[in-house]
Amino acid sequence: MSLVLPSSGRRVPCEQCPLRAMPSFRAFESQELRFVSSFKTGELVAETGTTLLAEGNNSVHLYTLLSGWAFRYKTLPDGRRQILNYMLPGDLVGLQGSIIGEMQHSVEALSPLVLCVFQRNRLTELFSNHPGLAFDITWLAAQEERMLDDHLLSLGRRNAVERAAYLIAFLYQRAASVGLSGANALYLPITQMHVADTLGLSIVHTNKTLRKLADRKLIRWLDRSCEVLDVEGLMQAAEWEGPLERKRPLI
Amino acid sequence: MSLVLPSSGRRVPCEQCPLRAMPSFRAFESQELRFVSSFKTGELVAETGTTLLAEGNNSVHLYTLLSGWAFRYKTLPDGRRQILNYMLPGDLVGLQGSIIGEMQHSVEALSPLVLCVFQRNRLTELFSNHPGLAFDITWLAAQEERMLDDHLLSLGRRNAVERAAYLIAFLYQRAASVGLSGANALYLPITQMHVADTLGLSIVHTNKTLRKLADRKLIRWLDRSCEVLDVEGLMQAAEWEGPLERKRPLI
DNA sequence: CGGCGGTTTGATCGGAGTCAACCATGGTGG
DNA sequence: CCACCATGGTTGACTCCGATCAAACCGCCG
Repeated sequence: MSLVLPSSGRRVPCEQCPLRAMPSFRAFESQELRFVSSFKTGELVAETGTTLLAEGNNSVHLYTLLSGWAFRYKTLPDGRRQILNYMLPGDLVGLQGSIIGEMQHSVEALSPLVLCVFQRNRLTELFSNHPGLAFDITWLAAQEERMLDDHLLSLGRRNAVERAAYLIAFLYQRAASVGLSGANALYLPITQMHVADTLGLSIVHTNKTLRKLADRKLIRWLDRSCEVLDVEGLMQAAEWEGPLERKRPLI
Repeated sequence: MSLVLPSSGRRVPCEQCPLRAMPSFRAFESQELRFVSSFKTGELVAETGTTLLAEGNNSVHLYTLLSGWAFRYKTLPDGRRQILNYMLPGDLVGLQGSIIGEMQHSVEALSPLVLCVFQRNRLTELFSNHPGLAFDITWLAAQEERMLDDHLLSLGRRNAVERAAYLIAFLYQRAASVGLSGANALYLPITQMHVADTLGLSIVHTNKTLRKLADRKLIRWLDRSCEVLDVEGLMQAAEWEGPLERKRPLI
């Protein structure tokens, strides 16, 4: 369940990182790339269900997700869980902990993962010698903040159907931007439990809500995953304009 | 209503900033302080109700709030509003816009404000020459992210009473940390409309919810403001452990 | 074969929204 | 001076969205 396999050493050199080649990532200077390459100490493979980082924990690593899906969440003392955001390839994992010092949320794998492992103590060096990368990290933090803003708007002011539509459209867009959409269908590796805990709804009501979206031919729910049929329709149902796309950095 | 008075020039030199003297802010190197001082171009005074920054706007300034209260919000196309967070003295205003390039939320003054105005185009210089300050900015962004996480947990998984209790306790703690609590009472300059738009509730239900907190002697609601009587009680009602206090930077 | 996680559906309950008054305050202009 | 109105707060009646309870189904795996 929460077993983390030991690092199996470097497999993907940063210079030939398949992610970096994608159009949504900005080009790096060779010296930046060299630093990132040296910053990376290895790779970590984790299986579905693994808890990568736990709330309250202090000895935190800093990772970049290379492949797979994960999610961030917090819980109340009595066990109620709220999913805060999802993590896709290219996302930094554990940044908050690295910056503030203590992990305030947990991270769990939704699929088998491969992560690049970084040396947290060299973060100061990064800030000192690579202002461009430092800015990138701040950029990523600001981007995460923006996503949380949107999610907050959703929880506070959208009803169940709108929320579900927003969430699925949002995940679709994010997945598409890292090349995870074959044709125009996309399978999200999540259960209705995850949807419920993201939207702040009960599982039962989530099921009925997703049914409505399915009846409107916007999605199809498969076992343990969700197929997106009509993103435009979802965005319209959520009154959502869509993300603003920028070239993003990849640490 | 949305009038912004022109900058009335420098009044408070950074070296003698009254905020900086407070125990919750970390000490700065003299060269850092010198840069911040040169980074600041002047001060801006805004009256209650002023919209400082508007969603979608691109020509964004970067400020630090010197005194007063403000809040960040987003709206759906049909007008529903969600307040995302509040801003107190020492908070950066407009960082997201400076980093990403376009403002994704609006900012409005809850009281008369004084802001330090910074030159956004010198942000690159800050990152290049003052890694410590660059780290501070990232720290502040991570901190904001943490607050949003908490707020998200609240909207998703707490009921009305718990949400209200959490919000008021949260604002109390933040205000206290910048010296805004005389004795143990504190007046929050917000209307029930603000509370409603923060908690994702209707005004009517917000009123009834605050009434419950008042009946339990946790708060007292005055006209256009809220007096906190029992923070511990509020935190308990919200199942909230309280913030983790760290020395914070002041740009 | 049984059990379990994930999904589905129906019945009922309750928390929060909506509608509709009403009051207190304070600022406005005749 | 007062009539007028806008803003913010308060309260009650009724409605409805989403929670809770309950039961069953399905595919999978030990």
